[in-house]
Amino acid sequence: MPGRETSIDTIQRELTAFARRARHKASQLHPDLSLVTYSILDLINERGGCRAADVAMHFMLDKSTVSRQVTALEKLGLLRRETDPDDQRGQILRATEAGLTLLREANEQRRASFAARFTDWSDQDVARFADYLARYGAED
Amino acid sequence: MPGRETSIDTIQRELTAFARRARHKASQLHPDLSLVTYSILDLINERGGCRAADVAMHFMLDKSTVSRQVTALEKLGLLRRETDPDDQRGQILRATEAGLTLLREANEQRRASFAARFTDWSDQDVARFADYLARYGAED
DNA sequence: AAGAATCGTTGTATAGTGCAACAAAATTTC
DNA sequence: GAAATTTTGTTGCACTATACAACGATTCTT
Repeated sequence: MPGRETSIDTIQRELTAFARRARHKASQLHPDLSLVTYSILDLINERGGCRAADVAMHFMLDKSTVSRQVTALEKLGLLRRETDPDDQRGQILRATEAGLTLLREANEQRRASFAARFTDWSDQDVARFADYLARYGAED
Repeated sequence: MPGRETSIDTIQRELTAFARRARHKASQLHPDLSLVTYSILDLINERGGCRAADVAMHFMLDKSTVSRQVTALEKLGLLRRETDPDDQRGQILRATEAGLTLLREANEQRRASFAARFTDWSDQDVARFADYLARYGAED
């Protein structure tokens, strides 16, 4: 077994390499939905509607960035904004039907693309890898 | 053990979440070296010198992008280019002393930041996680 | 009621990226 | 061996993503 330091270096390098490639892959996988817009749409869907401020917080993005992305998504008809009845400053973002459809398609493509990389992995190895990643991500 | 599909979804989600935050974290970790420039410098160091085309291939970047990043790194004095004696079209990129120093510092900060997340992981789990990531990355 | 905080928009600037056109060198083809 | 093709890198151009700052509207705190 390699040393702990070496292993941590490997983890660091591999995760960074993945991050570097992620944008490119996302654009290939669903050209009409960038990594950012996909992630935003996915988040508001998962949350069942949320505010721009929540999105900004979650992705560590400036509110102006989110504002522009949301405007773009709205123009594409993928989400709509409703003024929050409890706080007229804010808006509740919700995916439209078209947004949900696109999101489902994108998720399907992503899943297929990921699955293809694991064809020669055993079920056990896939499960363990997922566990480790989840454990890692949970510490965020 | 969860189903294979579920595990793959987890892997997909966790890796994507990491990618979304990576740029921001990198800029916080070492403000003088972006995720891209850091990655490029790290790669040419690890390879003991390589060509711009290798960098582009490895990170799936356009050669023009790499060309500009390399120019920037050279202006900062972090790497130098040597014409490849065996092929005068190409250049061999090598980190300078200043580049190596900066890289060491950045790596130290990154390692510390990463290591902090593994304090409650056993050596064996860290090693296995590293193995899985390396195996995943190798299929690129 | 006054001041402070929050939410979102817009103006401005910058970095990162891809594509296309190009130049130089090497390789292949005839 | 000359011509065509491929490889390697640069530059011009366009566009996206991003942050920061200033702002207006609203809500919260005293």
